[in-house]
This record gives sequence, C-alpha cells and structure tokens, in this order.
Amino acid sequence: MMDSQTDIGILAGTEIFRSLSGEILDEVRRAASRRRLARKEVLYHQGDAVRNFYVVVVGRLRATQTTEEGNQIALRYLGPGELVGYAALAGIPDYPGTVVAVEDTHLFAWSAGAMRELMGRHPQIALNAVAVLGTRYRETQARLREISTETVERRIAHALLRLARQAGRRTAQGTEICFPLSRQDIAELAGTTLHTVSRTLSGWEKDGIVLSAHRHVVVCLPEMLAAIREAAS
Amino acid sequence: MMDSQTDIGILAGTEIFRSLSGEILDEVRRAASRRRLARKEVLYHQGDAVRNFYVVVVGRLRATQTTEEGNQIALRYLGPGELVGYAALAGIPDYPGTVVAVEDTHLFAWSAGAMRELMGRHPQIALNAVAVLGTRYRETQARLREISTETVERRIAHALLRLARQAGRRTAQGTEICFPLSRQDIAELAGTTLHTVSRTLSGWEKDGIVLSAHRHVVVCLPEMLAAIREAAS
DNA sequence: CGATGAGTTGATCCGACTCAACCACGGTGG
DNA sequence: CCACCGTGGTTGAGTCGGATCAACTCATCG
Repeated sequence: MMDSQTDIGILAGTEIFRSLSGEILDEVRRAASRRRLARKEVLYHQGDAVRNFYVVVVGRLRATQTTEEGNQIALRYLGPGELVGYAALAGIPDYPGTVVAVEDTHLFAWSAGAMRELMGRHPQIALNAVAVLGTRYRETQARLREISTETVERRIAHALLRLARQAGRRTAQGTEICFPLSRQDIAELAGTTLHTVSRTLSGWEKDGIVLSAHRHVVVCLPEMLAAIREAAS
Repeated sequence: MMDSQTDIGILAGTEIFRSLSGEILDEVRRAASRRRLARKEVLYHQGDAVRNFYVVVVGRLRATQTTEEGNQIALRYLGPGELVGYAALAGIPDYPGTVVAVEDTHLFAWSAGAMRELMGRHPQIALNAVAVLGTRYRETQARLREISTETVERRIAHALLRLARQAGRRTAQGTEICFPLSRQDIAELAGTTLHTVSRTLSGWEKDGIVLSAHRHVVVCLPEMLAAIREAAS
C-alpha cells in the first residue's frame, strides 16, 4: 500500500501522466509492470515489433538509429520522467530506433494496447502525449536545421550544453555530465567523427572551457560554450 | 446545407479528423473558419504567437526554418488533408517555422483554444494528433540520420522521390512534381546549395533520369533514383 | 524591351573526414 | 597484486566533397 502511493507519486511526476487525478493515476499504476536494465543492456532494437511503452523511473537510456552501412547517430538521451517508445502511442508498428541503457535503469512498462486504451478513456493522457511529441518534433526540426547549417564546432558546443542541462550536476569545477559519455557518443550526437570531437575538446580543455577524464565531461564555462554555439566563430 | 455536407466530407478525409462520427464532424465544422492564400502569401512567420491551427483543403504550402544568419532549410511541404500549425495542438507558444503558400491554397482554420477543447472532448481527435505527430517525428528523425550520414547526391535523390510521392502526377515522360520547385527549393530540402543541386540535376538529365524546365521537375526513372539513394555509389 | 529572378558552369578553397600510428587507462584474470 | 589486453583517446598527414566565388546565359514578366 505504501509502495502503491510512492509509485503514484512517481507517475504524477512524469511528462506523460502529469495533471491526472489520483483515481486515474491508480488505474495507470495497476496496468503497469516493472522492468530493470543493467548498464549496456538493450531495451529494444530498431525494427523490432512494437510491444511496450515505457517511462524512466531512475537511470538513463540512449536512443540511436543505424543505417544499413552501420553508421549510427544518437537521437536522444532519456532520463527520469521521460517516456520511451513513443511508437506505441502513435501506432507505429516497428520501433524506429534502438534504446540501450547507459547506466543501470528502472522503468515502468505498459503494453501498447493498454496505453492506447488509457489514452482513449482519459483525454488528458492523450493531450500530454500530443504535448510531448510536439515538443520533441520541434526539437528535432531545430536539430535538423542546425546540422545542415552550422559548423561542427558549434554543434558540439550545443550538444554539450544540452547534455549539461538534461543531466548536469553542479560541482566545484562546473557542471558535470553525470553519466558515462565517450568521444564517440558525443560524435554521434553532433553528427561528426570521434576524431574531430577529440581535437575540439582538447582545444577547449586548453582554454579551460571544459574538463574531461575517461568517458566523463565537465562543462566549466557554459557561457563560453554558448558564445561558440552562437558566434560567427 | 449542401455546402455543410461537402465540408464534412472534406474534413472526414483529413489526417486529423479521420474516423469521427458525423455528429462530431459537424461540431468540428461549426467551429471552423476559412482562409485563402495566394501563391507566395505567408500564413504565419517563425516566432509569431500561435493563434490558429489549419488543415489544407486545396493547394500546397512550404514550412521553413531560418537561422539568425538567414540560412534557411525546408522542413516540409504540406498538401491537401495535412495539418498545419501543430504547435497549436502541443501548446507551443510561438510558431517554430514560417509557412508560405507555393500555390494558391484554401484552408480550414480553428483557434488554438477551440482545437484543444475539441481534443479534450473527443479523444479520437487527440489520438489522431498523436499518430500524426508521431509519424512526423519519426520522419524527421530519419531525415536527421540521413543528413548526417549520407552524401549530398543521395539526399537529393531521396528528396525528389519524396516529393514525387507526395505531389506527383503521372505523365507520358514519368512522374511530374506538380508545383513550382526551384533549384534553391530542392537545396533547402536536401541541405546543400543550389549550385550543387544544379550540377547534380544536369548530370541526371544527361542520363535521362529526370527532366527539368523552369521551376519544374519530372522524375523519369524513379528506380534509378532509388538506386542512387541506396547504393554505396 | 529592360529588369529581375532562375539556372549553368568553371575555378578555387577549406572544413572536416579518412587513414594511420601511437598512447593511456582500467578492468579482468592468473 | 600486477601484468595484460582491449577499449577509449590523442594527434599528425593527406585527401576530398562540396561550399564559395565569379561570370555568364536564359527565361519570364511587367
């Protein structure tokens, strides 16, 4: 009973189940199951038939898309409160990307059918879904514009600022991105190669803008990164 | 009375109002107003406060996004039955892009508030919105992957194939893209310059893959374009 | 019949990718 | 506990796709 209440509290804090009455939240909770993933474990693969919809409770996941040639880009990093597997909401038959845990993660899960039923019975859930998908769509459009008009350096700066905002932890040196993040990972976000990322970060580290250890980045001077992102350079 | 019936028929054929009962469609129709745009006329500008939501009845529009430096990319072309101004559904306060008519266009319009009310009262509309936004989100993710991993030539091939599918008319020579489309327009879709598009199309015209006149393109050998899009080339 | 927007084509240049070699951790197993 | 090996990271040299710069032609329209 205590657990039910904490679960409901968690659900109330997610983007898809916000602004719901306690009664509806309880109905949502009863339909949910749990899923745990260890670091590097895959939630689902690109092309798999869509079965489930998830919400992150704790941890962090990475959504990627791969071409036939094996070229990979990172679509998004997903943290607590965010929904995973939007395809289940939209009625898309196959998952368009692969989702993998970048740290140990705990999720709530619903079947695609249960979610669509919940949305049909409770319009507020559907409205929340519209808001989330609209926001993600807009963000992706902005990234599309960015990647086709901006230089690599500016894109890397923007990617780091986004990560710092999404998953930053304030420390003495600055804002630390608090999950393991390799050069390759950053390259897949910025649409470039790990070589270029490595060179760029080395330069920034010399200027004191960032600090980096093994798969670990700290943004020291976010205002400098913001300037790089915006400046004509 | 006759007009009401034809309007309801039109609404029933749109992506956002499909699968609704006649009664609900009539309610939707009563809340609608009309808007006409001449070629080159702007429906709304990037950054404008969101007031309305639209559905295309006849004609075609282009949605673009511009950077501070004036660099522009085309987000999407919108034809009959498609929704315009998704920001009004998602509760986004400012339009993220500019929408302009590429030919004379007729739309239905609703206020943002009316649409959100309709979605709240009729979950099927909200579910349709989720499906549309989910599909567009997925398409944009795919374009993001494409632009950051594929060559310009392949992207141009893909852009032409998409346009031919969306707005193609079969003719003796092949599939004609039936609205005015300049080299610059194609460049903004493919994320390149009009110079590169011009060179590429000249080459393809030599091989009989496409035909082009002034702001006018015919795809003669779509299977060759598909091969270019996919081949390692 | 100018004027203006659209298209072509050549020459040049540069940002970023590719290829390559090497180094530094850190996790694992003997 | 330490040696080992693999993953991750750095850095240099060379190359190239496509942008940029530039000059010119050709439609279209007022």
